Amino acid sequence: MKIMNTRPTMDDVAEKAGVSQMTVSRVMNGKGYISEEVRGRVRAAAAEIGYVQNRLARGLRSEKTPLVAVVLPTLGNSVFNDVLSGITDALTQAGCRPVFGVTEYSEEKEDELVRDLLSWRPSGIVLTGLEHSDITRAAIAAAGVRVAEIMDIDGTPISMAFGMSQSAAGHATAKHMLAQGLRRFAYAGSHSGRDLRAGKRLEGFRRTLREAGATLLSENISPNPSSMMEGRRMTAEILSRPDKPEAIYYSNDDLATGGIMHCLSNGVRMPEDIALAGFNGLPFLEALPVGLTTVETPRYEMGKQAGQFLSRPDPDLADDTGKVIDLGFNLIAGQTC
Amino acid sequence: MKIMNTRPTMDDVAEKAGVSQMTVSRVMNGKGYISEEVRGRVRAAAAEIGYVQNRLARGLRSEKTPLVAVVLPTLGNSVFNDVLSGITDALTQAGCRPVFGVTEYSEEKEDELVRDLLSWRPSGIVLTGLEHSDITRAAIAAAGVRVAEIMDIDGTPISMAFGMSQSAAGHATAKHMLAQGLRRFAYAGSHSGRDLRAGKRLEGFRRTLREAGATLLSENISPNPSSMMEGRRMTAEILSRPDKPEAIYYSNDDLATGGIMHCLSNGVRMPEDIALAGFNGLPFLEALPVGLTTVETPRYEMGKQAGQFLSRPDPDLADDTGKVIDLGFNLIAGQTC
DNA sequence: GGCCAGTATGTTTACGTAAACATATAAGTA
DNA sequence: TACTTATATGTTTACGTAAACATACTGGCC
Repeated sequence: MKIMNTRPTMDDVAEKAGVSQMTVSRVMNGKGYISEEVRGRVRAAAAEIGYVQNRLARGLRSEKTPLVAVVLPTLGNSVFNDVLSGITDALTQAGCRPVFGVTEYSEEKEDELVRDLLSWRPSGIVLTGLEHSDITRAAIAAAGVRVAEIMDIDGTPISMAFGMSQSAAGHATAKHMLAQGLRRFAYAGSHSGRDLRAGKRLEGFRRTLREAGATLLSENISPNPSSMMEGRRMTAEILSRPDKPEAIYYSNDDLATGGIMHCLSNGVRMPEDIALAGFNGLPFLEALPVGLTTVETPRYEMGKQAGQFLSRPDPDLADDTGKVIDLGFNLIAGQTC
Repeated sequence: MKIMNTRPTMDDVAEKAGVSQMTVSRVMNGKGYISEEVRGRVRAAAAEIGYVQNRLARGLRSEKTPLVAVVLPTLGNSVFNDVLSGITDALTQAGCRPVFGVTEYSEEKEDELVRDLLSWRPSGIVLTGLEHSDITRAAIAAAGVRVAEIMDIDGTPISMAFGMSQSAAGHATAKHMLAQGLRRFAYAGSHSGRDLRAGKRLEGFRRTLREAGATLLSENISPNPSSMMEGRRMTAEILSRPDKPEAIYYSNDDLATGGIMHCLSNGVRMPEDIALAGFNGLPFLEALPVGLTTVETPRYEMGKQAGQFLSRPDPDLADDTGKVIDLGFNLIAGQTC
């Protein structure tokens, strides 16, 4: 019995099967001509000694890997879980695997992360949003990887973007609220406003209010991460002010749900005393006693299509450059405005 | 100007800096003696030509990688998002990166996935639960990677387990419900019962009922994935039967929340007409008008500790074998029983 | 019979890195 | 002075694989 101090290689399989290493490689990858008899012998030998291919060596030699780098701002938000789920499903179908990291909405961390992920020589990379530093852009250009930018389409993509117009979502929400006769607004966001997409929604919202002559009394940005409790706290604070708004636009459903909690607990009527609107259309909203007015987003689909794009074999890169796929959104009129 | 058809290597940096490739390697990895002057020259040269290390080559040569394989049943459940978040945080701190895949609660997919992930020669692997096929066990043993098993501690871990006792959670829930004077129960689960941990909870629940002489009228297992709508549908069905139970134990909070929705919509009082209990203690429960009785689980912490264990440098493997870290749980008595 | 195309296999080499070993200078020490 | 020690660098090699190229055998066709 041969003692294996290291993991078996193709050479070990080759010796066992009485063929050359290259023949083992051909059997494993299904390339080139192999007789049925040899194929069987090699398969049996590989199974017997428990051969597992070494993807590092494979990637090094063939200069390509079935890896796709995924850069997300956070995992602490179910939005990006849906996105990651879509990406993973698409990649898995194509035999690729995601390697990911989170930036926590920081540009420096994005630069660092992109650089690190590119050291794995992935065949593609998924970025969140369209705003990236020159450092990141240069690194990606030098690496020559395919890029999919998700969530946002308000801007010029490096290669291809799968998302929706964030400013249009802000606009649509404002229009809907204005149509209810609301005139005096407040905005509530979180994370020190580092979420650029939330910023774009706010901008669309703000512009639409201005055009209608309505007032945005205050823009409240918490330094804390988004959560229901934070939304509740912010709502209590906003409603305690002398110039109380008629409506609050939140940067997402979590904060808005916190608003609903505050109102329910304090006998504040929605929308009579205060109108509320959120963003994302998360599934748990269905279970709330009050239907939140919000904008439903195609989260899974963005991830899925981005994943499919990156795992599409040998596509014509030139054709895709600067293209945008608008996956749209859906304003859901609830009971809060 | 030199034309780069391929990505720059250490040799390119070395040429530019007027040193040998090995010196570049030493500067990059901070190993061995390097004069300040040369270090500066190499750094500058690397920055100028945009050198990015090739982790495939590094891993191949050094026979180790900063990768950790992560095997989860699904991403479509915020439980595993929390877990993944904990794992990612711990690994990132230690300079490691997760490569993951999902099994969809299938043993065959787990076997396939583990095999595939091991081909990246990770330094560790995270598995969900303690039940794994002989194929997976053999593959892991042959690979010699460290293993962390998460979520469950009812059994014998391969190396180390970070979780909680699922059957104890089922027992605790049953005990609490029995203490409310409830005697006639139904169980509602999903996913064809493929979730082994839900099975263990049910078993603990069932046993405790039996010991108390109470009745488990029916065990309802939906073939569909868990969701609020599925829970609502199942609840409606269970309550429409002639032998209506006094209480329903759900396999998780999503299903239980669906039960709450059904009750609220149909004027069914909780707990008078029907008592409900869930599992997980997800954050959105706080926003519901009725406080669900549930068991809060240390999801993030399980992932975090598993990640820390796997990224701990050069630990004494022998010491950890078969060890279990019980992170406990917390029964939250709500208004539903 | 000679030649081509298709089939089946082997040999050599290179991918980019780090381990192992070798070399060289300067500074301290017996 | 000779001899160690610390510091600073270079050379050779191997990690496991697949591309490129070479070889050999088969059967069909003119």
